[in-house]
Amino acid sequence: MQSMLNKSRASAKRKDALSSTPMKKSDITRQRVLEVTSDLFRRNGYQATSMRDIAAALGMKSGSLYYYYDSKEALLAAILNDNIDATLAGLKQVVANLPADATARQKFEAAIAASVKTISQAGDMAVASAQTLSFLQEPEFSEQSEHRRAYNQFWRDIIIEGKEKGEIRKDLPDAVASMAIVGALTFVAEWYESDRSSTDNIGAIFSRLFFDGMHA
Amino acid sequence: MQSMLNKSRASAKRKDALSSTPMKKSDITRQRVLEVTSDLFRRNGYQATSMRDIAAALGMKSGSLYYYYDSKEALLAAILNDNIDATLAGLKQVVANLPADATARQKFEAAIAASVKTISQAGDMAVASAQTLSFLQEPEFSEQSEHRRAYNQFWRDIIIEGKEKGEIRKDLPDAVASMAIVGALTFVAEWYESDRSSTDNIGAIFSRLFFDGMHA
DNA sequence: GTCTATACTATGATAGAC
DNA sequence: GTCTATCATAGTATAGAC
Repeated sequence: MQSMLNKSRASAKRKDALSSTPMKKSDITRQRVLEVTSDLFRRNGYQATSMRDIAAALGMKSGSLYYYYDSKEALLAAILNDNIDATLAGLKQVVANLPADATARQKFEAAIAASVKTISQAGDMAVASAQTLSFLQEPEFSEQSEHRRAYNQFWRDIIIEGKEKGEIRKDLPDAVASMAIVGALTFVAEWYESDRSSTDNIGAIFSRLFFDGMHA
Repeated sequence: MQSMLNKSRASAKRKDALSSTPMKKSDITRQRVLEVTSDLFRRNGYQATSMRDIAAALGMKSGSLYYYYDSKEALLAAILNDNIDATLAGLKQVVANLPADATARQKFEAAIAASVKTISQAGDMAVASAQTLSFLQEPEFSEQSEHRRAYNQFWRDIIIEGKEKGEIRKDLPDAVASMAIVGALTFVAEWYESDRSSTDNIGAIFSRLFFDGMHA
């Protein structure tokens, strides 16, 4: 479920100056390539999906894919990065739509709820962990790190703001705490089953857990 | 860092009745295969490591590997499962070594500390997320699920015990909370850098975060 | 029971014609 | 932009040596 604000330029053949000419034909196709590939990866897995499979689903030949992306790995990186960016943009919007006098806790709860929903819906790979297995190699690895960093920073900023407002204890290291949150959220994609518990429930449980803790 | 109690039989060619004859030569070699492969995967990544690379590092030919493991994927699954098992065994031991009258919180703290240490040391793939990308296919997928389940259950049991002792709020859904914890722990492998913060620190921060929350 | 030699097939990728 | 070769290499199967 790619967001509508998904620009899909990440990891494209060349990093062009950000959208000077709006939409060439190749950009349209590149977008299609990404959508179809994302769908195949999600359904059949990265490994089980061959470049020929992707090309066939697009009605083209495997060689043509390389006009749009340098490699299969670049294709994966683009999908991952786009998902991160789209998720982050969605979160920012949700928080921005809150009343101006919203507490840090309210922002946190809204962001968690939106995050859980996005990640579980469509099994979004959002901040997916393609790292542990050294799945991505250079240069895709470094590029992905940038996108992750921005995503992590979002959570860190909420914590920092909460500290400033006196809602969050000042001795909590925001760098570590934000990683715990991101980790817990990322992992949702791996265990969530649509029938078990609603995403709203999970979001509420997470919010309460991180804010109030487990203690009785 | 494979634990010493690592049996390394997971995903072997056949599920033999658990260790009737203790150590045949092939078992020794199988163990070596796993260690060398684990090292290569960790250093160069799963994809960048070919079966021929593995065989060469072992001083054998690629075809010979198939005497021990059915596929490259089975090799990965065995490593992943072994790591989960070893991590879990270590955690259980740490908790078992606590005084009999230890509180649930103390158990939790000890387990978190041990977990962070294991996961960060040697970039252990412990409960690694090879799932998001549908990396593992059947039958390895189902097999891995079993090992994960056992690991998750460990955390869930601690929470349940805490509830019974009145240390943890009863309205906390243990299934979801344990997933949050496992997710946060798993994710440590992806951001931990040995120079930044000591594992002890991270463990303490995590324990406090999950028990007391972020609130001021 | 343990390993090698060898070959088969599919894959990711490239170069050049259209 | 897209296709048509074409290539090198990958994972894997197997027959048979020791």
